[in-house]
Amino acid sequence: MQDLKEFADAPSLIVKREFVEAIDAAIRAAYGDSEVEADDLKLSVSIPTAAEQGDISSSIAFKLAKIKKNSPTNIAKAIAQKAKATEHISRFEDANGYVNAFMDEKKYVRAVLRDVLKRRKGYGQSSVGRHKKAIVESPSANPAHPWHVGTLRNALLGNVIANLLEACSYEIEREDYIDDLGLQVATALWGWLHISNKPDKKFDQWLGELYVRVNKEMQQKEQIKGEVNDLLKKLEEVNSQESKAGREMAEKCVMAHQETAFAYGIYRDVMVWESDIVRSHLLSKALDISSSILEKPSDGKYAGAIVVKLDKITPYAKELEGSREDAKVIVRSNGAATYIGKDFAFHAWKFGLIDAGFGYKKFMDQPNGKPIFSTAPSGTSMKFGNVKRAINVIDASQAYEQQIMRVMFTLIGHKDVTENIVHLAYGRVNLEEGKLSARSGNWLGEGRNYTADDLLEEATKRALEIAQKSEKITNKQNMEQIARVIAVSAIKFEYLRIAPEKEITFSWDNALNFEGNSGPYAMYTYARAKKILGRANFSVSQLSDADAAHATRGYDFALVKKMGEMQEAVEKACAESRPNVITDYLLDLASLFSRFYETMPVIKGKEAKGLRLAIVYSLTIALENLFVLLGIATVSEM
RNA sequence: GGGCACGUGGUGUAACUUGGAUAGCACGGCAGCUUGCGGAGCUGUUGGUUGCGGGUUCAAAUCCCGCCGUGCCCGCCA
Repeated sequence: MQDLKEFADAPSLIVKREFVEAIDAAIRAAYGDSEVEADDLKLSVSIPTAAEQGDISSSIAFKLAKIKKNSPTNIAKAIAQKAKATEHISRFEDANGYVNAFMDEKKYVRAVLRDVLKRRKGYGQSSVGRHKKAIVESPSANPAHPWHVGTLRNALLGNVIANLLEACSYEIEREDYIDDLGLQVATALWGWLHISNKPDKKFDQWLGELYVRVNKEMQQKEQIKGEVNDLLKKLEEVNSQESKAGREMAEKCVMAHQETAFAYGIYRDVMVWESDIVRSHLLSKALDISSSILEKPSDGKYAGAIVVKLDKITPYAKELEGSREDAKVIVRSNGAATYIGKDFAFHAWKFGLIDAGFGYKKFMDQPNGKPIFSTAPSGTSMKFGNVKRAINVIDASQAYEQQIMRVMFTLIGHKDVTENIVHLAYGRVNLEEGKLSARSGNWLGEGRNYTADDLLEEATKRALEIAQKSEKITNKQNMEQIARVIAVSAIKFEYLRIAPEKEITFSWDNALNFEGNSGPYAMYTYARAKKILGRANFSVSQLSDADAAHATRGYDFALVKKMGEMQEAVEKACAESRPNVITDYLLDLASLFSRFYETMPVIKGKEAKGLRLAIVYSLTIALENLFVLLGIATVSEM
């Protein structure tokens, strides 16, 4: 863990502060009093894209124009004239009503490179979440079939969000909710009990095909439908034979899921099983703390059930007004909790409002060296939960339920909990031939290969083809391994570069994209950078602060300037739960390096060689840290 | 009946939360660059009335109102 102070001075933030202070002082010097809000001033700052507009800019003159009854052009001129140079800013100009500042590129380059070299693996990290614990729930796949391309989106988003929170100094729990009591498990279990329990391939794939088969047979035979419904009830009786068989089957499936997760570089800390939630009587504790908002109608359509009236909810969630129903069932008349009921109870546990008394056992080891723990019928007590923030990665169709669940906490006096449950609602992944339907199985078996495993296999095959043509790979034994890493980066980028709320139509052409805005492109720039360092026999001890004197306003400065913005990008991506902020930033960095590479020789850089080596070296550190955030391994040859 | 999300060149998208200068990037098309540190690259070019109509503003892809289109949700399913 890094010390708080080390994060307090990201280079781009220092310059922004200097800039704002200089502008503020200039306004005072020109007009006596500033009369402009500090927030307005901060919001007026932007980073221009055109070189002639400077390195940092403010539009504050437009706001002042009204107050001072003068034109923005005149005001900007006055501010630019009065503004005094700072540590990193050498001069101010005005243009079209904007105040533009130009940095002292030598000083700024030195400041950024120093910062990178000092912080290393910590470069780009932030302290905003320090002393706070957060739990990220993802992907909560049904243990009845393999991950499909939609599950994969969830898992990738959840993984990056957790990494981002960690980079912002949050203490993180990566949690996976396993619904082993649902209709999907009951359906698969029917096949497991009546058709076969002898898998002949990867368990989740095998079970998924069985599940699809049972679903098809159910369409024809009412009898099976009835038996599956009976199984569903038996599952709720958590000590029944059926429940034990279901748990055994589901555990095998979840283990197979983890193989997929590991292949994608995704790890977790804890799994919570729905059957253990039922077993722990978490629900009755949740009902106790929420009794003030619950009702148990003795007649009408909700007779015998425990409900929350929607008119209690709507003052806090206007968008739910005008719904067809007037109440939401929390506990059914048969005593079983609904999805919302269980989720409310579970979140009360997450935030430490009630104690579940869960027992945990080690579920399995992970390639990253850390075990996964799991709730279990008999296990030992551990310290999970009790968090300040919960991020739920769940697709957008569940926004209604998530909203009601969140508002319930406000109604029982825990507004802070409501505000800290974040529903990361992502758009669905469609297939080109239409909707992906878990039930009909239009995505697995019989040549329809849309599982997460299929995707990785296909991408690896493609990467291997390209890698085999590469003359740059010296270690031919590693070919397979390199192809796998490239494939993962390609898939991750393709998913993560799209804003979460957008729907995606899965296409092989996009998923196997190895050029342009892609993971392999980013990795390629990294490999080139590493090769330069190798050829130059680079070592950190060669570097000197004095090298910065050779900085120009070319791509060396542009690249370093972008590098200086990394912490801001990480904080933004984390605060907004938008991994695409990171992929965008990474591509900007990679693209600027490519241009630097084309225009500025490093090894033959003469007197600038030291500086350029320092830039290349710092870039590799920045890229490595970004790859870690995305859960991508690096290769030095490809 | 009510609500949520999305709509940006031929295609995939960024910027929208916090309004600001020529709407950024990639794919595709066209034309180039390698006896120079890696061509999975780079340069140039082509192509956009930001779904439509109003409003607010010095300034709108961005904020507000009304439409249109697409998807999703409002279950004692999960």
